[in-house]
Amino acid sequence: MNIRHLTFRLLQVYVAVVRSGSVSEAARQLHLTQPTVSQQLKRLAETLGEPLLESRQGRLVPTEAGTELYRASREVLGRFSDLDDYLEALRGGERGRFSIALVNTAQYVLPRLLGPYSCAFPEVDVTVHIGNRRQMLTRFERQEDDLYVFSHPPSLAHALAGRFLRNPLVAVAPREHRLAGREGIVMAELLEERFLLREPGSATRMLFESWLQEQGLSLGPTLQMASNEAIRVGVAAGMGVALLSEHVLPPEHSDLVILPVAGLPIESHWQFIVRRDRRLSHAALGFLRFAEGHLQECVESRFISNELGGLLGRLEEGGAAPSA
Amino acid sequence: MNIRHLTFRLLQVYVAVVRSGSVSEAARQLHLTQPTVSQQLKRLAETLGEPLLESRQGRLVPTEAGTELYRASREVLGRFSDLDDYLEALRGGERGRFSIALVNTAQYVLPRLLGPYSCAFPEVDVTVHIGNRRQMLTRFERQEDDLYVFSHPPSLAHALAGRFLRNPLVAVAPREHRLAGREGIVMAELLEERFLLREPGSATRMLFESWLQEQGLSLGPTLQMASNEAIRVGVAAGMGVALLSEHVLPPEHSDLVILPVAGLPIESHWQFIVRRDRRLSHAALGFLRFAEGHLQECVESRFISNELGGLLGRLEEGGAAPSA
DNA sequence: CGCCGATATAGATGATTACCTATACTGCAT
DNA sequence: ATGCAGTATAGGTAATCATCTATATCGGCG
Repeated sequence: MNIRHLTFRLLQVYVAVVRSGSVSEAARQLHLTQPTVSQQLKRLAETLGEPLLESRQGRLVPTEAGTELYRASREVLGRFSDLDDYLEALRGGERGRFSIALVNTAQYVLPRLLGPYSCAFPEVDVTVHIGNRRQMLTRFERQEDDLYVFSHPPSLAHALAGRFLRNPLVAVAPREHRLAGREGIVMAELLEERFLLREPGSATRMLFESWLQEQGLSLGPTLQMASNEAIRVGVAAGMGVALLSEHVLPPEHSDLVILPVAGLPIESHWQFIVRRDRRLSHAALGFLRFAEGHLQECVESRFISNELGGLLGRLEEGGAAPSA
Repeated sequence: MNIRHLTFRLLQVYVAVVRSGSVSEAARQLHLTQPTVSQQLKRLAETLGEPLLESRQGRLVPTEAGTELYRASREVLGRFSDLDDYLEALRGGERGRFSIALVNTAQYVLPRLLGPYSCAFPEVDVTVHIGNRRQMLTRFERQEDDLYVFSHPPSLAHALAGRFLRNPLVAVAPREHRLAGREGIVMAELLEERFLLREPGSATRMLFESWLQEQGLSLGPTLQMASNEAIRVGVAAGMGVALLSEHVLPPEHSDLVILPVAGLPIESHWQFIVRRDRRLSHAALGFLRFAEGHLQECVESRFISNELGGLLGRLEEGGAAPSA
């Protein structure tokens, strides 16, 4: 049997004939003419090298070989119909996988989106990578993930971006700090304090340092800790003051105060970044759509800055054509 | 996804590419050029409406959709490879089914062939129909079986025949019969006795009657019994005499004697009959081949008259071309 | 016997496939 | 930058497919 020229269509026709026990009837069902079906059957029988049907009291019944072919055909067609369903689900973003890379600070917010999303699309496998800005940039260069969350995007030459959340950096101090409760603080005053800083390579630190440079200011004594949590706890314990994303602070923070320093908060926005040269998985696209639609249910409204519509629009245009 | 133009060949190519992780390598394995394979992949991806492969550090790896297609392809190709094996077995006569119709008398011999055959080909389903000549002729007209065993074939217009066994009809009498031990008996003497006869429609009876007619003889008193066994036992019990196939007599028959009547035994031959208009199943053909080869091991040699070679020869010529 | 429905065969045609050769592109290693 | 191996694209061609219409054949049935 030479399998090469066997088409699924041929099997479909054959199955219809066996089911109806008649060439003419099958032809009607398939919207073909009777000779077409006859000829297909003939070709199929030649391919298999065996007679498939014989006429018994006016009805076509499969031979031994034909019966087995019928079984095989049904299994095979069924298998591909399942595959079709699977692809349909993939395309709809109901199933599949994607990975997303977050800068550290964003891990305080993204679960609010990812949680409801996973409940809505339980068949999608999500992998979340977290690290500081520098680490995430490396992943970005290597095209290791479908989505990235940065507050300042890398070169947009190879990427599209869409803002979705404000990320204000505020000055925090222990509740009993000497400046606590004061109005009109200026940063110069604060710089006399010991600052708890994230490591170089952190986005928070980068933002802070470039802001200071703009203002023509420079840091006094510092202490470096590679985690927002550690810094927050450190500040509460009186180790010093710090600039932190507001998202890092718990809703109730009785042991910390936000100092109203002039020029603060430093405003930045988190954005989803998508590489333009890598095809975006349907699942990731589905997540972006979900994020656009459900942001206000998941995050306090004062942080929201939903510009995902634009990103989605640009993705639909450019990224729809499938290519091997 | 439009399944219509999907060929198994395409899946074979795809599987080879996924396996080797390279278009060029797959092309080499398949004895195709690289562009051919590339183009097939492209077409496959278009058919499925999804990208299937992406290049990861120099190796082509399947996407989500591609992985699922790979699975489906392997299952489907495997299924058809199994089908191929099955057909191969069918063709070789190692598997399948056939039915054979025997005239009553032949049931005393055919199991000697069918038994060893079934042991040699346990995957073949054999159905045996037994009845008198008239009943078997009806089955023959209706083309109900693959093989028939007659001593005198019906019209050979639609059939081929091959003799394989002598079927001598001998006169039997009870051991203490007045003619037992006598030489040179003539049938006229015997006809005075009561004859136990098979029913009209039986081959044995038909043979006997036409023989009598040729000899210009006619029967005296008769008693009719629709079974060879019943007649044999009846004769032994002194109910009369009879003409029976020698095959009906047990190897040791102390209660019966065969009378050496002039002109007896009536010689006839059993033959396998095959309809010419019905395709012979591979299994039935296999059985005929088996019979030809193993006859002498299964039946006492004095009965053998193996002309099956000729029948097989004629079958090979005419019946080899498969047609739907 | 002749008709009827079902099936098979013949012959035609545009679309598609399965390949090829030649060439252009691309990413990585030197 | 330059090659090189791998991949994609372009363009061509013979084979084949899918499908049709028209016609022949067959198997029953009244």
